[in-house]
Amino acid sequence: MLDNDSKKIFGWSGPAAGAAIFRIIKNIGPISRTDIVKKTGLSKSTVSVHTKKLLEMGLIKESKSKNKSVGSVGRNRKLLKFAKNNGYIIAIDLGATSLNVGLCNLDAEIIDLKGKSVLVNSGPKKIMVEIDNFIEELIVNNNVSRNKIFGIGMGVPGPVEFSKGLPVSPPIMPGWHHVPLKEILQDKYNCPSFIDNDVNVMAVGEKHAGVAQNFSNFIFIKIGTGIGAGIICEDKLYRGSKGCAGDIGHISINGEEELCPCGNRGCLEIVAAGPAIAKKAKEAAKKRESDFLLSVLNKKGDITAKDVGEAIKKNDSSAIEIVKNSGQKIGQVTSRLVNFYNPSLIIIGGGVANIGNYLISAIKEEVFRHSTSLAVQDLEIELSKKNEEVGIIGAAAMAVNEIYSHDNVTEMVYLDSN
Amino acid sequence: MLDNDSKKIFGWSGPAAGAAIFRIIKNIGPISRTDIVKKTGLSKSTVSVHTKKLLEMGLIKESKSKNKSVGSVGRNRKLLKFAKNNGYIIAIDLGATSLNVGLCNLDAEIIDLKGKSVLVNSGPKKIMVEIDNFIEELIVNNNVSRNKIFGIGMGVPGPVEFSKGLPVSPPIMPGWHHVPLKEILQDKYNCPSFIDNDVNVMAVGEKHAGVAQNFSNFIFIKIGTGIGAGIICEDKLYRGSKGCAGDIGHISINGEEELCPCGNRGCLEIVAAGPAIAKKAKEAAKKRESDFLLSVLNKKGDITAKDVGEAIKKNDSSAIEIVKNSGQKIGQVTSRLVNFYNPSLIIIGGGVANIGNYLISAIKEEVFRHSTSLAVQDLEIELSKKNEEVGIIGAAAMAVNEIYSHDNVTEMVYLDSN
DNA sequence: TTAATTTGTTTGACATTCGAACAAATATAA
DNA sequence: TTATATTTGTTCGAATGTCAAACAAATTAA
Repeated sequence: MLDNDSKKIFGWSGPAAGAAIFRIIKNIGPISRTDIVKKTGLSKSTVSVHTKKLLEMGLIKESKSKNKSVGSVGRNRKLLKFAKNNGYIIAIDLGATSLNVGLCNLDAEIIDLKGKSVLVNSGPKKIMVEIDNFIEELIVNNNVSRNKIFGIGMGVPGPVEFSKGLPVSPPIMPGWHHVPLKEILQDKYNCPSFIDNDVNVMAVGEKHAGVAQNFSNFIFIKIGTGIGAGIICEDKLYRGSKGCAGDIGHISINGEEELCPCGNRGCLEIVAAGPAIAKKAKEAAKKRESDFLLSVLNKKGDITAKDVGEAIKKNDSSAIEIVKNSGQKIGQVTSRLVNFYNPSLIIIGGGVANIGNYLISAIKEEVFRHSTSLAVQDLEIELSKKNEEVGIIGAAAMAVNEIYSHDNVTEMVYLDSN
Repeated sequence: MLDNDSKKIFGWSGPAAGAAIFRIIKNIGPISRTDIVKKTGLSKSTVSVHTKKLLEMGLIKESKSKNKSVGSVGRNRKLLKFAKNNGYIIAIDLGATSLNVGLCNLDAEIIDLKGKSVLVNSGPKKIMVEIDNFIEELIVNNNVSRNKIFGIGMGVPGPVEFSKGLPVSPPIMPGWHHVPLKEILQDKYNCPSFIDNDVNVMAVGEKHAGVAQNFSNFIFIKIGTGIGAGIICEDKLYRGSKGCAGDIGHISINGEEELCPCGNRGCLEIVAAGPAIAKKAKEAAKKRESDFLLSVLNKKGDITAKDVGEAIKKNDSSAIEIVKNSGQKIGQVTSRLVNFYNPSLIIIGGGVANIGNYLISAIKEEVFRHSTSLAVQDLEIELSKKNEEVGIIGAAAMAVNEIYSHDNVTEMVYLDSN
């Protein structure tokens, strides 16, 4: 057997034609056998043999819709595609204040979704019960046979030791430190499970089915209660040496002095995230700088970032100023990241992302003004288009990626071959 | 033949046992056949056949020093190692003010080295002649037969379009824009050549033979005339989408207003690199804050960063303050990078790195104070130990890495097999 | 209807890999 | 010293994987 070290260092794991063919079909299918021959350089015979085996194993399907041949004449191609409905993935997106659980197919498409407001700091015991209930509902309502659940993916709002599936001292998740989530889920549902930081998961979701599908190096920035980033490097999630890469919420902002719970002053998160926007709006209301915000404050006794979004829709100048200001600060940090990382795409997501276009405009302006000219050449900055679902999609995609990773696929194909 | 796309996406390139075995021997040799069997999971017979072939081809050698067997009894192992002296690599390290050309073996070890002061902005025509002269000298002096030159690696002080080997609009390299260095060298010396940014090259050098050999994710920071970073991500150089990743010299510093030629204010490079240190030292001298610096100024009419280093050796408090201040600023930027990238190592190199320990202490202090606690857990910050040679080593290592990359090795092994 | 074209399968030859037997080198015990 | 156990490495025949070429199928144009 291959030891893990050699796999990692040398990326080698036995005769791999079958795995390569499967991977092509899964990732860029539907595709004809002829095109696989062209893509791989394998012979027609080899492709024929392996696709036959993959079909028998139920890993791929022959698509009904036939495809015209390359010229005007000739036999039509039969397209092969990944059998994405041959199993299920459970996707869990746990936020600071919300829980979503989805039933997905093997292409991370959402089949059914349950969600509710929860407080993550009410602790793992309570939350895990909620998760179990949702999963049971999804299984029953959709007639899922349990042995067809191939894996579970989960995002949590804090750093995670990915390989072990353990949350690590998450400040907003008291009581969750080193709770063995991976084991708990694996044992309960008898399938592999994968836990990661929610922002990382969202980045994976954008890569799999969002605006980043054709980008190899990009940064997903989540703006919500806090601010964090997910980093995709050469098409793969980059976690960093301790799993906390992308933790940009505590980068300091020029000239800001506000004390952050982390102990430093002027952290991006404390001066620009949702709560900061809400706080400033409240101050503006109190100073009577905005009639709309004042009326909200009087009516509800408090102002949220969402209210500021409503104010912007009404063209409230105070709200616009507050959001612009947040955008500038986030843009300041983003421009530094752009200089350092030279991504081809920045995605803005999270609960505050859609507060109004002033936010992303301010970010763009700041980045394009302050980053190196070469670094911003061809750089795109976009809002997430599946902001609500991308956590679920990403959690499922992460599980799928792991399950069908190089080594596992090779094993699958060749375990069967005897 | 495999098309390039599929190679990149699927990492697949035909029967690879021979290549895998070669790679193991090259990267972690000397190693016995038995250990290769354990590492790869291949059968003894397969390893035997391929090592035999690799020996015949001269790609590997049998080491003379014998290795005891695992238990107390049994036949001794014969160790196999990469035949690193079977060919040569020419390594070129072009700096803003210096040129070094080295003759290296296939393990990027320096056999002979030539260097002189040149000004890169005197243009490619002049410099390329200097390079050619050095190469000729090295070839003649060391009795190198020209067909044994397997490749050329070169670092230049500015961004490079790596795949084409073209410098890109480098501000400090007027006249070098899009000069086809790769082609020129390839055609002249009839071997593959690889051009990259000097900082990237140095990072590769640290990974190959410097302090970073056991680190998978680290940042090399070069402090000299400018400030730049080389990023290693999962053991590989990360170049970014436009090849300008690591361009941290123009990240802005809190509270600094000095105008940078780039158009922005308070850029790290303009307030903390070698020239900034020299400038501040001159001001201090003029203000008569330091006798030593004043005497230097009077003697030479100018002060360089090197002089400041000398002042520090004499415990000059002005010089110490100036260098500490630079360290703080570099540390400020570094701490942001640490939060974002979560590396396990930061290496400080370049001409100014050894100006005195106050520099790295200040950097360390800043990083450990301002970065997230999880991000600095296990983080090491070290000076480069081969500061002078690491550009040459890295240029050679880059060439070697490319020449013996997965695809090329596979080809080599299997071209021979018919 | 036939020929040309394109797609996909089958087949026999060849190359690669494996397990098992064998050979070589070394330490320990008789 | 000799015999035996142990470890390392090679050789050989069988099994497996891959390929090129022949074949079969599906489609268009003449």
